[in-house]
Amino acid sequence: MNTDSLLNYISKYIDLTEEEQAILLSKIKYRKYQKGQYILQQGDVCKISCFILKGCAKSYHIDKEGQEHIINFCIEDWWASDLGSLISQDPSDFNIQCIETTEVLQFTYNDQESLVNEIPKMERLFRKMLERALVSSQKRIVRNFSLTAKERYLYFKEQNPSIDQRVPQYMIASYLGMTKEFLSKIKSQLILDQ
Amino acid sequence: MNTDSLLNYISKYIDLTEEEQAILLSKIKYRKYQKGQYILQQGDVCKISCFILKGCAKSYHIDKEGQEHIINFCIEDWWASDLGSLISQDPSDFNIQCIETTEVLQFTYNDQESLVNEIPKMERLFRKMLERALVSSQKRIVRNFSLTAKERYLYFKEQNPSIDQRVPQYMIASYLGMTKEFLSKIKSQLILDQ
DNA sequence: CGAAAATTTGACATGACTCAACTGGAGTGG
DNA sequence: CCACTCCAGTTGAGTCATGTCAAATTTTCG
Repeated sequence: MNTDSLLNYISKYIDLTEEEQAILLSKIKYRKYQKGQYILQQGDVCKISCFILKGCAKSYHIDKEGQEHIINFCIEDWWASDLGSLISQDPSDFNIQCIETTEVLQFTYNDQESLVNEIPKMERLFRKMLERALVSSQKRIVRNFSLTAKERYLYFKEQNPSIDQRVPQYMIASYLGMTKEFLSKIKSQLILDQ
Repeated sequence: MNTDSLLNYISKYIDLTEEEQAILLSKIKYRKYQKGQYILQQGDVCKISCFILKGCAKSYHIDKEGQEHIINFCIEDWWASDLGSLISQDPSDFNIQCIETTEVLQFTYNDQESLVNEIPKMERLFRKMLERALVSSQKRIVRNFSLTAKERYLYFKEQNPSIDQRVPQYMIASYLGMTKEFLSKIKSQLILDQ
């Protein structure tokens, strides 16, 4: 299994010795999901965190009307997990489904917690990761309130050109909090604007 | 200065020895803000984290139209800070303004970082705090997409009855992403419903 | 008491949604 | 290689939730 991209990712935050790397890798399991498979289903308790080596998944919530709301796209060098369920061990409100064939490295929650005990430095890694995730989540809330649907799409496209290309349009609409029809109208509008 | 509530708050996450508590407290400064004063202003770099002993502040962003968007209300036992600016040391996009006379305990960012070096356990505290904050931020995004304005208000009121009473209605409207006029209409509607 | 701030109310405007029909590819199988 | 289906995307008509603006009312507080 190819662990380089995980080690490389981690090295941006903290330095691990050879032995520490070995401990880390001993707790990790490689897994390949086919397109359409679920990493997590709403109602199940989340037991693992997945580092994406290759592929793409969507994490989303289904509301009482049956409407799907995408929280995040998880691509290479990101983590797929439901943190809420992971830390509380309550049933999850989210699904995580692969929208491409996806290869991941996964830890269980227990292994992750014992990892931070064996290598306290890891605590810092997770703290730094969480800091960034929280900042971007807060900024997204502000954008959702202060921008129109069109502005939100333009911002998304600018920030995530690769995801915009890679993912079906109706999922992007869901991520941005609008209907697929409306996003389609925005796009045809944008073509006229040029 | 009264540090009990901070120590009590921390003890929910980690256990500190007497010496560790002393180190922590040595880095802390008490400060009292009058109603209307700013803890942080948009454009300034955020240098401190404030633990609220007493009072209430709002953190908010002002968009290009001059519209105010409230990210959070910070009350007793919460933290007021702009994490994004704090970790990047870039100018902040947010204001934090006291809406009551507010007493806080504050650390500088440097003291906070040296604290985690002296007391590695503190890393865990911050990790756990961030985990919870991220989970609730993500859930808020989903609610904003899947609930109507009325449902969002009812949820808010149920979860935060004390804030609902304590804070002017137009600020709650801003926090919930609707206009003050519309929230007013929702409330009169709710009275008729009974 | 008086002024400023917050809230309410109503008429009207609009951004975004719903629904339904249509288009156009990408398989799939005969 | 054509016909068929399936899925994503497009388009248009009508509707609805929420916003805008402006005036009236109530509350707060010096």
